[in-house]
This record gives sequence, structure tokens and C-alpha cells, in this order.
Amino acid sequence: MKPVTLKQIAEILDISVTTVSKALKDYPDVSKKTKGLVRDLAQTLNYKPNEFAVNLRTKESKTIGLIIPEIVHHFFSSVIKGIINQAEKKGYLVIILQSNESYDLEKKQLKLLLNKRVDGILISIANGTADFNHLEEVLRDGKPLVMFDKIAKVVNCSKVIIDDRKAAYNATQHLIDTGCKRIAHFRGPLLPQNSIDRFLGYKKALLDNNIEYDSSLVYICECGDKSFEEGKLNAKKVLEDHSDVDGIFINTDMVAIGAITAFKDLGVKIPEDISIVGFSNWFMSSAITPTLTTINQPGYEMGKKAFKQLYKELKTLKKEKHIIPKIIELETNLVERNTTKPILKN
Amino acid sequence: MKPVTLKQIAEILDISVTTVSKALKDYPDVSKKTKGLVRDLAQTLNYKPNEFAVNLRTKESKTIGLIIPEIVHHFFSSVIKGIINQAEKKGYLVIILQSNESYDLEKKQLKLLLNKRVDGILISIANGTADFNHLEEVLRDGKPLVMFDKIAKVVNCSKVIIDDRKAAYNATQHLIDTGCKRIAHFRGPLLPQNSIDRFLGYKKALLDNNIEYDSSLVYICECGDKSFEEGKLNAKKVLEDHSDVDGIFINTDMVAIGAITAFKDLGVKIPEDISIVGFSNWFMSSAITPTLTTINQPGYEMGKKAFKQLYKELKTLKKEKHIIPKIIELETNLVERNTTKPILKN
DNA sequence: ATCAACACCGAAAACGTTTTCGGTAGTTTC
DNA sequence: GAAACTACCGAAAACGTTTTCGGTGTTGAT
Repeated sequence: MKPVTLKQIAEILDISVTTVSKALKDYPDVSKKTKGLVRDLAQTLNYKPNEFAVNLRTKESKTIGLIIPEIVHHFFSSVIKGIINQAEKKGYLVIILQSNESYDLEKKQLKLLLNKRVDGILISIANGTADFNHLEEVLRDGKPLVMFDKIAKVVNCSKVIIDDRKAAYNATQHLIDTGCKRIAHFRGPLLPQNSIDRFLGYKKALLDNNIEYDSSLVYICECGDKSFEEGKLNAKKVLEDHSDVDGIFINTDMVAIGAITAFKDLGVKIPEDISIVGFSNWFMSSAITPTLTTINQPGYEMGKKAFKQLYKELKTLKKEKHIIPKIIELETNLVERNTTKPILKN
Repeated sequence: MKPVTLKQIAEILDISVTTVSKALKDYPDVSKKTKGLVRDLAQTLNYKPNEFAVNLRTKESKTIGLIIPEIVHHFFSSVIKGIINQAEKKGYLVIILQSNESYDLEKKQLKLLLNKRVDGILISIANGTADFNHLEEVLRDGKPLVMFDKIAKVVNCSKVIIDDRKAAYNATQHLIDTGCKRIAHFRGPLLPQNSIDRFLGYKKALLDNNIEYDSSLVYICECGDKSFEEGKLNAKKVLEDHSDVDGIFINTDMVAIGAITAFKDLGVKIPEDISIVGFSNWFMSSAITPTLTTINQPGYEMGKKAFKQLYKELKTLKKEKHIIPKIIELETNLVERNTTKPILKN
């Protein structure tokens, strides 16, 4: 019942623990014969090295921590998949925690991971997070930290992101290119950088096309569980408030699908009466009718890149003292579908 | 840079390591004064107990392993959420691995977790898994194992499941109750128990209502990434093969939504011409038009229950030698929406 | 016969905790 | 004034591994 140890193997073979350890790790100063004996016995006894002891000696756990605002979410779960697949390839295991978009939980969980002595941390911060002391502490602890998607610009660590501003600019520009004159925006919450950047991109596109920015055309969504409902609700509000709106750039696909559903119910024709561009390229976007024009946001890729960066830092930290943070920007692209009209030739 | 240890605190205060350790753990044989000193110093030095050393002594890691076929999946990600939320409450961390529906990967990952010496394991097995030796090994290792959703009946461990057969029976019965006479079934792959049980439930319902079972009305879907496409494809096939079909019970919502999309494109009226019942109650089911009648499968709840059972076993294993496996069955229910007609009064 | 080279092995320290057990000093009891 | 408590502290062993360093015995060359 009790797990087999090096000591037991040593006693059976009447050799020292040292030799057993070395034999299993293929040291050159152990004879072929002994190695054979040790390995065979280890095999038959089903010996598994005690990771706790190994960790204690080597001071690493080959485990990393991951904090994410929400797991039940297509984009984030894609990122997770990218991370753990990549981690597994490099022999790392991943402990996942969910902050639930709460700063307090995020802080607590970060402490949990630091206490567990994970080798490094990946995080996408919560919407509510405005203080970054808990994140700085990771760095102070000498552990590599890589942020992705929802980042804190001010923290001096590596980041894997998309250019939200540019993507939003392109989305809005596409609406303009397809003939929209009065364009609304369903934005996300006020705090997270993404939602700000997307808003800024939207605004810039209007400006560059000499369309006046009208703050009453901007609606806020929490983009949480209620995304679909928010989409429906805001769609109705737009119709009431501004009968002249002919295009909407929407912060996330889920909200966009809510809006589409509401518009269909209300007899609004898409894209003839109102054009819509979403954000994320959630797979449902190509399933709904009409299919949703949206910005493709590469989640799996982002997860992969984030882990790769963390891995690099893990390696360099073994030799050098410090790491130079790196900003990795992933490309996004507009996926043209049927909620926008074809581009006007002029 | 190097983490603070008990020894350092002891040296500074000129007391023994023992006393420091005891002070921090609030042993009764340490004076209030000493406790205060130790705790204050530990605080200011930002002392964190070395988990590796603690693990080595206590022989537990307060970490469990979770293997799941696919993360990017609404049902499974809900389960994950349930698990890690519950685990966090009890002070456990969760390492997640994804088998990708592959037996070989599943086997490898299980070994990985066992080597990591997690305290217990939660698993939903891959479709391809037909040999269960790797699962038995967990038990042989003396570690608690709890399966959920996709289980192996033959393995003697606790399981958290739904009654797929009953649920499928109810789904089919509902189609019959709403007037369907010729009912097709889009089933999942041949192997996993769920898919078999749902098929069996479908068949039984037909039998009990004196409707002849026709194997040509059963279509197989892989239910992987291509679910939506499979739904569309099989919908078309049904129309070609059997113009008289007036109801379909579909293995998962995603496939059902594909089918609905295809039917709408082909001008088939739902539920007038063909009624549909899905399975899972994916949130998109209530967003699509028409909203999908489906079986509610409580993912979050399942995750919670699975961890709770594992936790119980973890505790009992500390006292007793053996645990008696338990089968926990969660209730499902039919959610009536608009892809089925109202029930006929007779 | 001597020395160097080589092949192989093991003692011991170290990693940082936890816990048992015994010890000392001071206080109370009769 | 002896015995019995109480309150507090610490030495040491243990958990299982890794790695350094020094040993022994054999071989081959001189």
C-alpha cells in the first residue's frame, strides 16, 4: 500500500540509495549491469519517484498557475486549451482558478498559487481589478508572470494581446465601407482595457471618416452571463432612441446574437435596415441566421503563445537574473458574413 | 530573493525552529508573547511555508487531478467550473488535463497525475476508451477516483451521472405525446455508454407506445467539432431518405441546432412539419429561433457533486482502509420550448 | 613494482517542514 | 521541603530525493 521508495529498492538489491538514484537517472558512473537490475526491479515494483521530495530538492514543481475570469466562455476555454496542450508538451501541469471577474477572488487566488509554489503564472485579469499590487508581488517573488487578453498595461511583465483598438477600428470602418452612416456601439464595461480600446477604435474610425461622434449612440453591456439578454435589450433601446441608426459595432458576439434575435423579432431587416459587426468569431456566429460578420480573435493561439512565453522566461531565469518583458501582439481579421452588406464599389 | 524559511526566523529571534513552527500553527505550548513575535516577523518577512516540504511530511498535496475529453464545450466547462469552485472552498487545487477523446492520451495523462501524486482523481472518460486498466491502477494506488458523465460501469469507483436512458425515454415520449408518429434519432458515436443509453431510451419509448423501431431512422454523429455541420447534413439526409419523418430526438443540442438551421433553409417548418428535441440545454438553445425543446443536463451541479464525493472519500481514507463506491444520479428534466408542439389533450 | 587511469560505488549533507519526547524553571499543594 | 503540576522550549528524527566528494579495486603502462 505504501509507495515504493529508493531505499526499498536499495535494500532488496543490497546496494546504496545513491546508486539506485543514479541508475534510474542514467548516470555514467553506474555499471550497465547494476542499471539493468535497478531498472527492472523499479519496473516490477511500479516505483514512482516521490514528487514532493524531488520538488524539495530541485525547488521546482513543473506546475504553473492559471487565473481566468470565467471558464464557461468560448474564447477563454479556447485559451485554456491552448495553454494546457502546450504546457503538457513541455512537461508542465496547469492549475486553473477562476476569478469570476472579482478583484478580491483574484487576489486570494494569486496568493494561493504563490503559496503552492507554482513555477510561474498566467493570468487574464478581472474586470474589476484596478489595483495591481498582488500582481507585482508575483514579480517580487521572482516568478515569471505572463498576462493575456485582459492585461494591466502598468505591470512590467510579458503580455500576449490583440490590438483591440485596431480591430475595432477595422470593424467600424467596415460598417462605413458598406454604407452605414449612423453607427452605434454596444461596448463592454467601463474598466477593462479591451473594452476601452474597442471603444476608442470605434471613435477613431468615425473621426477619420468625418462622422460626428455621438455619445448617446454608445450603450454599455456587462458581457457576463446575461450577454444575450443585454443584446436583446439594447437592440430595442436603440430602435426607441435612434430610429436612424443603420449600423452597430458590438463588443462581443454573444451580445450581437442577442441583438440579432431581437431585431428579427421586431421585423428589422439585417443587414438592409441595420448592419451588425460582432467581436470574437465565436463558432455560433457562423451558425446563426444571418451569419454574423465579426472580428476573429485567436483564442487557442493566444493560449499557446502565452505559455510559450512563460516557458521561455522559466528557462532564462535559470541562468540569468532578470527577464526582459515582451509584448506579443496577435493578428486579428475581419470575417465578412451576412450581417453586413457587401462593400460598395465607388 | 531566496524565500524565507523557518530557520531564518528562528535565528533572528534566537529561538528554535520547532518553536517557530509551533507558534505559526498555534500550538498550546508556546507563550502568547513568542507567538506574537513570530507571527509579526513572519508577516513582515512575508514568510510562506514551503509547500514541497509540507507535502513531503504530510504526504498530501491538497491537489486533485481532472481529466476531461474536451474543454471547449459548454457542458464540460460547466462541470469544470463546478469542480474548481467546490475544490477551492475545501482548500484543494485542481490540475486539468484534456484527453481529446483519445484513449492513449487519457492513459498517459493519468500516469502523469499519479506521478505528480495528486490526492485524488476526477475523470470523464474518452469515447475511445474500452480498456480500463489505467483506471484500475488509480484504485490500486490507493487513491480515490470519481467518474462523472462518461463513465466505465465496470470500474469499481464512485460515479456521478444522469440517467441517460430515462432522459432519452422522456424526450422521445414527449415527441410522441405531441403527436409525432415517425420519429428519427440522431445518436452519438457507438462506444460511449451515454450514447448507447440514449439510443436505448429512444428505442424503449417507441416500443412502449407500439411504434415499430426502424434502424434506418437512426443516424450517427461524432458530436465533436463538426457537430453543427453533422446536424445540417443529417437533417438533409433524413428528408431525402424518409419524407414521412415528423420528429427527431437528437443526441446533443449543437447537432440539433445544426439540423434546425438546415430545416429552416430548406423551408421545413418546425415544429409543424418536423418536431425536434435536443439534449443538454445548452444556453444557445433558448436563443435560437425557434427555441429548442431539450433535456436539461446539470453540468455545474455534476461538477460540484463529483468533487464533494471525492472529498468525502479523501477524508474517510484517512481513517478507514477502504471506501464503498457510491453512484450518484442527478435529475434531468425536459424543457419544453418551441421546436415541439404543445401536448395534445385527449 | 609502481603509478596513473579508470570504473564503480556509497556516505553524508542538504532541501524545509512537522511532531514526538524529554527537559527546565517556576508554582502550587499538603 | 518534597511532590506534583504547569508553562514553555528545543533536540532530533523523519519524510525521500539529489548531488558532491571521496573512496576502493582493477587494469594497463612503465
